[in-house]
Amino acid sequence: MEPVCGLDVALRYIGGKWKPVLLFHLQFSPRRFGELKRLSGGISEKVLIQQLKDLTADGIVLRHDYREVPPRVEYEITDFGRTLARALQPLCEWGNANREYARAAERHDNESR
Amino acid sequence: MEPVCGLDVALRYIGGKWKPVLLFHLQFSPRRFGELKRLSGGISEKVLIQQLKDLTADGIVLRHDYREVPPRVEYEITDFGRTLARALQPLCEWGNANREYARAAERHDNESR
DNA sequence: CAGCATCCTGGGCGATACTG
DNA sequence: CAGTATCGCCCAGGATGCTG
Repeated sequence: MEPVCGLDVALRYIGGKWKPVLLFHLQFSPRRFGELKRLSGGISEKVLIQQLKDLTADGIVLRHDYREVPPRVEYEITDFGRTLARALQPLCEWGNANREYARAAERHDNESR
Repeated sequence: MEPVCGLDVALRYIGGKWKPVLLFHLQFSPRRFGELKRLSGGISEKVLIQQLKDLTADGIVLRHDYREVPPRVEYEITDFGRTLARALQPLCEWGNANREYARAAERHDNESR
């Protein structure tokens, strides 16, 4: 089962449900744990830490533990991660351009049930 | 929980495990059912037809049934679908550019277990 | 060849409670 | 605040067999 296009590779990195969104938020500035939780809207702590670990292990983000009390940890995108975030950009724009269209389709879908 | 970036919208369309890859193949020419199955490498028929239905319902692809016997059905990308495929392009290229890197990381990962 | 009907399983995801 | 520890659901995805 040899690869077809680069998508299979990319999907290994951003496969998780929240990873693309996390990456999006991280590309602007480093974020703290709670900040990411708030920004992502609805992610559980367990899943958040899980996905952040994946991203860290994959060299997409860096974890900075300031060893303070109360705890303060920041997650920062790496240069490598930034290239991935850039590749995600068009998809993000596509979504924005089609947000209303998607809503309309959903409404139509609901009506036809 | 209002939307953050366009990614959430895009993910509703290409959320399925195989959809990005299917879209990739369809962007070049219409494909028959069996052809897609072969090209995608490893997808089951049930899942394939399922994802194709999703894509059809979302206006991403068109289904042409030639009503022949033996059956002949072709799936063709729509103009709308093409815009999505284009938005996927950079991600695809990113994957190609990082294929070897990903392999190396995987090897290193295996060694360290 | 294209596709439906079934049954089944894993693990991704979520909710909650607790700790340093 | 930033996690860890459990528990459990649920369904996307897979395997197999059958039909027009």
